[in-house]
This record gives sequence, structure tokens and C-alpha cells, in this order.
Amino acid sequence: MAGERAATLSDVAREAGVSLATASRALNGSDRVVRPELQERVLAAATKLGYTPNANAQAMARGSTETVGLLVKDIADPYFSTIAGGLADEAEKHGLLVMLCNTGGQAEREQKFLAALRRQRSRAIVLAGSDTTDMGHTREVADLLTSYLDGGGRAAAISQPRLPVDTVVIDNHGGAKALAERLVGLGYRRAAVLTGPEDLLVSTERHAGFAEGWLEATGSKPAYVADEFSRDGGHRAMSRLLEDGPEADCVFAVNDLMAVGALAACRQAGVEVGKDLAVAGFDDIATLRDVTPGLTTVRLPLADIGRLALELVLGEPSAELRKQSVHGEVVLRESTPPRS
Amino acid sequence: MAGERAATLSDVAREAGVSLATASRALNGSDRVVRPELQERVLAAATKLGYTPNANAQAMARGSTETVGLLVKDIADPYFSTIAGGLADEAEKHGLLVMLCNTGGQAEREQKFLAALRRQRSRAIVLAGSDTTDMGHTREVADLLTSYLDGGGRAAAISQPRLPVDTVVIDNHGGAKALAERLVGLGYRRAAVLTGPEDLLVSTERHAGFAEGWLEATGSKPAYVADEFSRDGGHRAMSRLLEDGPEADCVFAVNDLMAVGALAACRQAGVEVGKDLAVAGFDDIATLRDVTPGLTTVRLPLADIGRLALELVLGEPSAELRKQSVHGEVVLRESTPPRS
DNA sequence: GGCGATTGGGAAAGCGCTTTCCAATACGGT
DNA sequence: ACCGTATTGGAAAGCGCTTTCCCAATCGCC
Repeated sequence: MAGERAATLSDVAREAGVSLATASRALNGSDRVVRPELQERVLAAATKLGYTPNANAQAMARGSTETVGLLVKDIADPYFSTIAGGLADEAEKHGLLVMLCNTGGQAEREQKFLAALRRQRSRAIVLAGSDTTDMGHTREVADLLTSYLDGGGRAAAISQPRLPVDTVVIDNHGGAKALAERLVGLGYRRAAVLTGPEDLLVSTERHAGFAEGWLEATGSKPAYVADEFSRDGGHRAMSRLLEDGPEADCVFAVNDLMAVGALAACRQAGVEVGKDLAVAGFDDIATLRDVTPGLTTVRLPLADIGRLALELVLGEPSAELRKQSVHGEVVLRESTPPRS
Repeated sequence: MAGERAATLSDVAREAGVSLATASRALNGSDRVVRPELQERVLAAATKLGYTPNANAQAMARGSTETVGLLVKDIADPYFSTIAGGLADEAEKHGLLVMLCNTGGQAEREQKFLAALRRQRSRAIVLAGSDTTDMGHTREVADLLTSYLDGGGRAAAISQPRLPVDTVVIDNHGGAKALAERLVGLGYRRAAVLTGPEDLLVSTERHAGFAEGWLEATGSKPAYVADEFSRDGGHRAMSRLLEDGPEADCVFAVNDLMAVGALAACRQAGVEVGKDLAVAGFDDIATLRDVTPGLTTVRLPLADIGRLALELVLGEPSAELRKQSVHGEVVLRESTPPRS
């Protein structure tokens, strides 16, 4: 059985006693009409032979594929996996296959993947989470993307409006600012921010948004500690903050993962969050909705963002760059009770 | 610029003043030697023209691709996304691209994806989490897989040893059994299991393993409540259990997600986990390591499992089906303190 | 009934690459 | 010098499909 090579369209045509052209037309249905009788004969022959079209050959002949590429920093991170889930569902609806590219945040890998997707003649590319402020790399990516676009490809980005493509803009600034305002409204007066590395756009945007809101509402600037944009980063940052003596009554970690690390650090230090100190995060990661105390955060419609990005990249190409804004919604939970 | 179609190998050859064959050889390096001088000329021409090989054409000519397919039930589920992360990293090392197929647990979609991957002439397919006890569907999948294998493809599964392919067998039974023993060792005497749907293999295996361990150690059979294999399922199941009056001093949820739902249900019902009741899960999902109380669970090396699966599927094909076992490790945390 | 207008099938030309198979040149040994 | 043997470049045959283009057959209409 392993001997007989896969049936090709010619085999089907021969079996059905028609020409190659007719066989192709009968199977694709599309362009021109085939007499029903022949049509059936071809279909029958195809099933009999267990024919499977060769997508690569089709891609060659048609000059277009059925795949879209998705670049994420780390698919194991719930932020990205949720986005990926939404995008994958949408892709399925369109009959598209998703190429998952896990960049690990390495510029070099990102470029390699971009090149690979170009080679594959993938129909579209969605970039999520490669927003760095490293201009050298951004330029490099932009160039690759441009030549990909020139070749007829389509691309969109999530959250990084610095790339020359359509993008789903996440209102990090606004969300964080709104959060700051709500916290001040709850009675908090001295804030600290646990932020990620400086060259990470999401992180700096959220930090800046929060700081702006806080400044406008209280007239003072929040302190901050920077570390990794991860659970452990949050843990370390919070520990350092606590060591230095917590001047703050309220801490904003720029994402939920860091916030959870911070929660753990507080627990270990004997600081009771929700009483001695308030903590808030950003993203509203589903698996983290049950931590205790319930984490105040800014909810992002992550799955929708993935869906949106695909719609954007698949939609009618337009002359000017499209920006699709997505806003977060502050969700107050027990980690930031009203302050008496 | 959008006008000039992408440079082809012929263009490169012409530009370099060599034949198509030479150009191809110069670029791939492999099979035969090309005079260094020509080699350089070709390379120069390629960069000058911004040449990108067409992977589809290469696939056609070579008869093999650079992609592997990964089927998961839900990429947004941290269990799968962690596996996917490990697999993606490994794939990157091998220069392979990953096709992500999100089946949503729907048999029909799973089959569609399998067909699509076959059409793409994917080098290999890894199936994760399609382990159902629905024999009809399993049979169908097995058939598709068999014809894929006959066509020269390679496939491996994760956790479902009922498919006729190499598989990374997760010792769900043993892990759950070990957990049961440890819990009994801690002093617990009456257990209840929160389990998923009956046709979900992981769920039934874990349930059975736990029940076996419990029975052997205490002589009694744990009660159980079935619901969805998710956070909400765990929440509902636990609520029901509490309503019926908790005969149990210890609850095993067959995965961490359900366990977290259970934790939430307890909190809402005023039951203090770690004191009034013990709760344990399975998987040791990273993002859940900071819930309170710390969740006792069975740690699975998820990322390694993904890596292993790819290695398995890429390794030397062997006559008999290979099974690569992976065992979990019980991790005791505060949710199951020693019982005085 | 005759004519142009449809209609539907088939031959064949690619799509962009790899890889035989050949030919030509260079090299070594005696 | 001469012949056999490596080398290395090129022509061309595919890989499996789509799609023009062409042609025969059928249709409709005056």
C-alpha cells in the first residue's frame, strides 16, 4: 500500500475517462460548467482512488495559498494563546490554515519566520507582540513586511502601530489611565507601578497611561520598579518594592501575570492584599480570574482581538493604513477595595 | 514596485549568466559542487533581485515540505498552549513551520483539518487532545491517519494510545493513583472526584486511577460528580457536591482548571479549602501556581511533552508503534494540608 | 433551414523549482 | 602524447495542478 503513490488528478481523469481539464473543473466546481453526468463520473473516480488534491501544486498553479501566518512572542503565554484561539477560530471559518510562529521575542527568529512565511506565499501575516522600541529591529521587520506586501501579501499587526500595516490598536494608554482614575476614586493616594522592560511597548504605554491618569487626579507621580514582563518579574519587582518600604497604598502591575507574581510576593511578605495594599493588573486573563483576592484589572477582549486582526488582514485592502481600536474595561475586584 | 512580480530562480540565473540548474545548485549548496566564482555570482544576483524561493514550488519538485501539523482541542487552554509552546520551539530548531489546528473538540473539524494537512503534504502531524471514547470518530480519524501514513506522512499522538501511531503516553492513571495514595497518607478518608464528560479519555483515566489508588488504600470508593472539563464545569460540580452535603474531606478535580473552579465554588459557599476541605487538581498549569491556597496537583512536564511528540514524529520510523511514557509528579501544596 | 451565438470538452501552456542525464572540459597515469 | 576518469555546467524532463485557447457540437432565431 505504501507502494502505490498517491493518486493524482491525471489518475482520476483517466479513471473517469475525461481530460485533465474536465477533471479539474468537475472537482473545483467553480469557473465553468461540466455536464452533470461527467461531473459525477469524476467525483466517483476521485473517491474510488482516494484522491487528495496537492495543495502545493494548487498553490503553484493558482498563485495563492490557503494559509495565514501568526507571529506571537510566546504561545504558552495566556495573553497570546487567547488571541491565537480567536484568530484560529476565525481562520477556520474562512477555510484557512494558521502557521504558528513562536518568536520567543527574539528579533532574529522573528525575521526568520517572516522570511519563511514569505517563501510559503502565505496569504496573510498577523504579528502579535513584537512591539519593541528597538528601532533597528522595527526597521528590519518593516522592510521585510514591505517587500512581502509588494509581493501581494497582506499583513496586520496587533497593538504595535509603528509598523506600516493595518493594525488592531489596543488602547493600553487609555485603559491604564482609566484604571488609575478609578483607583484614585476608590481613595488611593500613593501608587507604584511594576513595569516591564523599557523597550517593550505595551509595558511603557500602560505605565505612561497610568502615570498620566494618576498625575492628573492626584498631582503626584507614581513610583515604579521595572523587571521582566512575567510572573517572576512581578514577583521580584514587588519584593524589591516591599523591601524598600512600601510608600504606596496601591500597586499597578502592567499585566496580570506580573500582578499575580506580585500577589505571591505580598503573601510571602505577610502583606495582605486588599487590606494592607491594593494590587491591580491588566488583561483579565481568564485562568487568573479565580485568584484570591480577585484581581482588579483592565479586561481586554483578547479572543476578539485575534478575530479582528484576521478580519482586518483579510478585508479589502485600502490605500491608507487602517487602525482598528480596541478598548479595555476596568474590572474592579477585591484586590482594590474602596479605601475607607 | 507592486508591478514587478517576485523574482524567480530563472531571473536570478539570467542575471548571473548561468543556467537554471547551476543557480539552483548554488543556492541550495547541497547535492553538487559549483565553482566558487559562479556560486558567488549567483548569490549576488539573488540578493540584488531580492529573490525568495517559492516554497510551494520547492515542495512540488522535492516532494516534501517543511511543515508539521498540530491538532489541539483548544489553544486557549493553557494545557494545550504549553504543549504547543514546547512543540513550536522544537520545530523551530528543525527549521519547520507549525500548522496550528484548533479543533474545538469537534470531530468534524478534526477530520477537516486532517484532510487539509494531508493536502498540504505536511511532513508530520501531531495530535493532542482528541482522545475521545467515541469509537466511530476514533475509527474515522484512524482511517484518515492511515491513508496519510501510507502517503509517506508521519504522525504521533499525545496521550491517546488508541490511535495507530507513535504516541507520547501520559500516565494519567498512575499520576492520579499516586495522588490518591499521598492524600490518604495525609490522613484523608473520604474522597470525591470532580470528573469531566465520560467520553473524554484523560478524564476517565484520571478518575479511574484515583479511584483505584483510593480503593486500595482505604477500601472505599470515592464518590464523583461529572461536568464539563473546564473551570466552569469544576465550579458547577463542586457546587452540586456541596449542596448535597459534603460527605468528603477531600476532593480531586481531574484537571487544574476544574480544581480552580471548585476552589471558587468553595469560597462562595464559605467552605475554607485547606481547612474544611482539601482540593487537588492535575496538570500543574503554570499560571495557576499562585492561586490560594496553593493547589496540590500532579505536575506534568507539558512543554517537554510537546517537544517529545515532535521528536517522536520526526525520528526514524520504526516498524512497531512506539510509546513514549511520561509520568507526572505529585506536588503537595496548601490545599491539602496533613490532616490532624 | 441556415446562420451566428452558445456551450462544454480537450490539448497544451505554464506556475517555479529540482534533478536526472549529457556533454564538455580538466586531470591523472603510463 | 594518449586514453580513461573525474569534475562541473547546461538542457530538459518532470512535480500536479489551473486555465487559456481552440474546436466541435448544439441551440435559437428570423
